[in-house]
Amino acid sequence: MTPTRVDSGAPTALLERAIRLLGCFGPAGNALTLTELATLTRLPLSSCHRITATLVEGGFLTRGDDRRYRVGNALWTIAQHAPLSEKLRESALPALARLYEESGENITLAVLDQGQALYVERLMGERSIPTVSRAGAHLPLHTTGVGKVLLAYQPDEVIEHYLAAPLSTPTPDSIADPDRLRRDLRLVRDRGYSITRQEMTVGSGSIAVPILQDGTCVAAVGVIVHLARLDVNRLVATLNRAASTIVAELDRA
Amino acid sequence: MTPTRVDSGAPTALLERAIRLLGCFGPAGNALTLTELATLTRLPLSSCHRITATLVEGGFLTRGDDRRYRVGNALWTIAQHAPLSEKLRESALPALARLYEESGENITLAVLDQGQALYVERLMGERSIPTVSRAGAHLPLHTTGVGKVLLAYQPDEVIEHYLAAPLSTPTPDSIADPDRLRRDLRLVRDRGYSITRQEMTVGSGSIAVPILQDGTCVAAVGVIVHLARLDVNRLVATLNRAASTIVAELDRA
DNA sequence: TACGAATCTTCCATTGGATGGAAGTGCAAG
DNA sequence: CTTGCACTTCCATCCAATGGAAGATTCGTA
Repeated sequence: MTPTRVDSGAPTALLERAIRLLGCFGPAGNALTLTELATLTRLPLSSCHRITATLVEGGFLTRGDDRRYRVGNALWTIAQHAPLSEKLRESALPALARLYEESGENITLAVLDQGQALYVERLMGERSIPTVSRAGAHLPLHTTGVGKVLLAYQPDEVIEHYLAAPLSTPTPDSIADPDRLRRDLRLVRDRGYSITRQEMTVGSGSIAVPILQDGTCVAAVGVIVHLARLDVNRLVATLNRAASTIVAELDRA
Repeated sequence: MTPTRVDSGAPTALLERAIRLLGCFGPAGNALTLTELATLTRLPLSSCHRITATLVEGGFLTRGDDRRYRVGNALWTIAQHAPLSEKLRESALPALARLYEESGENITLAVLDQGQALYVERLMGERSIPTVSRAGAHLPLHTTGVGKVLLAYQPDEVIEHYLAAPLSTPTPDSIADPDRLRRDLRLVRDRGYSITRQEMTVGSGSIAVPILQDGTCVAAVGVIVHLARLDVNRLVATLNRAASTIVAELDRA
């Protein structure tokens, strides 16, 4: 009757638990006690204890003198070999650094991940303005410069699927209306860059351009500036130059 | 009889296997097939398959169209919250970028990890010379600028323990004699910086200084240059300025 | 296009490792 | 000293992991 296919969905419960546990380490709390972990994961304390012990032994976690668990160096080291680091970040860093030198502004590099903008890198100096983004952070697609680019270059069904869900409004200027957003995204694709004005943070805006590899948008580079300094033409030109450098570097690898 | 203490060394076999499996992803091969993984881990193919399936499901691995496994974004994201990234790298990046701007040379930031120098960051442009280091890479302590600094500021027993093991010699100029190295390390501590001349790579040398937080050396910053350009005084001054900026930033966090 | 080899996926009976409640330990505050 | 909280250890039960083997795919080669 049923087409079966029993396995595949590996019922490796213990591993799933461990992954869930590691997932607790995030922006909100990177140093957790055993009880905190047990609460967050809804695992029995003793099971939690057993799992963390093994993770510590393997270097995936460390435990400080404060008895709190933190992400360990072994995990970090492995992550450095993720395509995200090894290919994208590595290829883009020099160009991003130059971009930062030239503009002195907040530079961000992001990819699409889990229906959000995943910030792969962020360069930010004293001169630039504070932002919410952080390397490793996930932000909405429709309220960030890089996010709008990433979304705009997706196939229509992905865009529609995104628009179908309710859209958050971090600021009064955030675009939450599907129709307005649809128009905005079309504009982004037509012009080849996105503009954001106080849609994520009041007082600041952003420009972003896609990094296109044979037609598909693999990432987006953006710059976040104080609204008053939002010189679109100049920034787009600078960003485009950086983007093409990055593309060249990516192809070389 | 025995003081017991049975538990603690958590016998979570499955997790240990999974950790071992993830550890296969390194400089030598960041895209592995199932059979390769099974061989490397010496695990039965089916067990390997089950584990990878769960890891993929959890986003710790991804599988490309080439059927090769790669480190996934979820793992990478978690790693961004490691103290190594969130505290050290984050605090140091601006200063490192400036250092790179000023010198145009290869800049490295490393910590002590598992008796080796773990490269936390590396900035390298077109102008600078090629090196073996890479973010996430482990290199010997006695053949690298940052390594010698990290080792020099360790307690004597750690140094002696390091010297007790046989020392590798990547180049003819590598210092493998314990006595010579001991003298060199003392010199490093006295002067506050290390010099390396063709001890890791023929033709290039390096200077490194410690990042000291209330007496202990938490990391080291270094610059790698062509031997001919090894202007010690100037580089040491520049590095020290960067180091104090980083310390200030670390204390602020 | 067809074949065989290599690689990958699924299955399932067995069993040993994971499970979690409970008891034990240690520490800090009242 | 007592109480409470956070953590660690223990152990009998049982179910999830195990891995060999068979089936399915993919790939290279003729």
